[in-house]
Amino acid sequence: MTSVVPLHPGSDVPGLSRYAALASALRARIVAGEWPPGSALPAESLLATQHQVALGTMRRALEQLVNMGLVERIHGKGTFVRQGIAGASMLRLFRFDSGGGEVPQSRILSRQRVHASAAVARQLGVAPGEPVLQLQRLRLLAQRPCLLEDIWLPLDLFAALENSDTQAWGDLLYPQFANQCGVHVHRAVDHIGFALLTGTQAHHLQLPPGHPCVAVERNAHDLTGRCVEWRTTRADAHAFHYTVTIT
Amino acid sequence: MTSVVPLHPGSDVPGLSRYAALASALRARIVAGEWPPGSALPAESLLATQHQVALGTMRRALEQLVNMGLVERIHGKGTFVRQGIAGASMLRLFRFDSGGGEVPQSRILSRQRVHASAAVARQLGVAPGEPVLQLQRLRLLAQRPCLLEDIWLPLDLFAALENSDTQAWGDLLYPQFANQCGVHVHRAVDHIGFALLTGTQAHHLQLPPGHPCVAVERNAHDLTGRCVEWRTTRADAHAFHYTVTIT
DNA sequence: AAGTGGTCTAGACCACTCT
DNA sequence: GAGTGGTCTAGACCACTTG
Repeated sequence: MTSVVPLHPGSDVPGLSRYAALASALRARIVAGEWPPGSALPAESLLATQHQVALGTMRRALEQLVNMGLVERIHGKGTFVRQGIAGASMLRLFRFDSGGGEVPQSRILSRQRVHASAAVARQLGVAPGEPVLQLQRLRLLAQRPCLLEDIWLPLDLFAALENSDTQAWGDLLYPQFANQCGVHVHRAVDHIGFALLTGTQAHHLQLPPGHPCVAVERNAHDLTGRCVEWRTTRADAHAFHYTVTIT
Repeated sequence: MTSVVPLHPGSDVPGLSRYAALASALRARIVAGEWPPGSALPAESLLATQHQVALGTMRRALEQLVNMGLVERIHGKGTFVRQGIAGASMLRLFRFDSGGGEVPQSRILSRQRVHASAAVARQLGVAPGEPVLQLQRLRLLAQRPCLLEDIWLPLDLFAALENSDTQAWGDLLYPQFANQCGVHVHRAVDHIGFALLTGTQAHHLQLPPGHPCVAVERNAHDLTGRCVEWRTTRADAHAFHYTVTIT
């Protein structure tokens, strides 16, 4: 009988290579907030000596963090925890007539504090009945409505938004989240489907009721993986276009 | 004045790192057919000594080929040129009632040799008027039509398909391309959009004329980058669903 | 000039696959 | 056992950024 032997010599995490274990450990420290978004990690050489591994091994771990989208490395400057995603990401799904890469204007139609329905609670990962902030938002290109959004935000994170002046919010929401609430959207999952517009939805988009639309349901997450936003975006189905490459 | 100096010592390709140059050279040999799809490259140690670089440098080059999707490496076995993509890739865009990961049945509705229209010629990258094979194909799940496809193939590659028995083709087209014509589809670009069904399209799909549909235009390419197929697939828009993760 | 990440080396040893 | 790819090391040197 032999005792259990690690996968690799010196590895203290059975079943994981050394660089993978290092990446996991660094990830935990990033998620815990030891290095906040935008800040720099220690130099790779320092991290290597601190963890008593060769430089190449530490580089490999950092490379894995890059692939996870957690950090980005800049030659000559350092290794930085990635900021939240910018926004305007919804427009990549559509081609509007005068949408030459410009950020659409944002108009908040309504904002109210509500109790989370079962569906909203499930999407946000909070208890049903918890207070959430509900927004309805219209986005316009060249003064023409193009996107209609219903947004739910957990109030414990976004209390600062409840009474601030929506006129001053600017056209992108995620920078707003970061500046006013310290919430960085790090990852978003979009479920794209097809539907027909209700009367009120159609009215906001200046389209006929029953008009075909694309409905994008988005769950946005922060670094820790917590869902910080649930959103449904609707737009004219004829404006939809998306390109995927298979390999 | 100093003369132009390579980016890295020993690099014979200015502006490219050594491993990138190696990857490029290997890529050229793969595309040229020196190692056909499915075959193994020489061992990394052999390649390294042949090219007079350190093992780590050659590994880096091979890693880049993996990221390009050109080869796959199997621990203990070797490095293999990737086979063409399998097929059934269209179903990832839809959720049909009884579509539990099964391959839909394929029914060729028509096959004819035609002269490439301007549009078809442009998509396939051939001269207008060149002979092409046009297929119309219906795909069914649990005996119910779900996808209608119009397919154009350049005849110089696919002459073998012109007279073979379509009943014997099987439910996936790409394996057929590989087996009968030696054409390996290595990469496909799908443009997803929205449309309304014409009367005849609707009839094939057993839907009402004017019914909303998703139209997927696909350009499929082989290893050399040549477009070997142009296809438009149509299906009930209500069955469409797609998930994208942004990071 | 000092500090950062990027490239490359030469070699040891481990893990997986097939015979 | 022989051959393959995967991990790790210790070090040299290059390229980029900033002061």
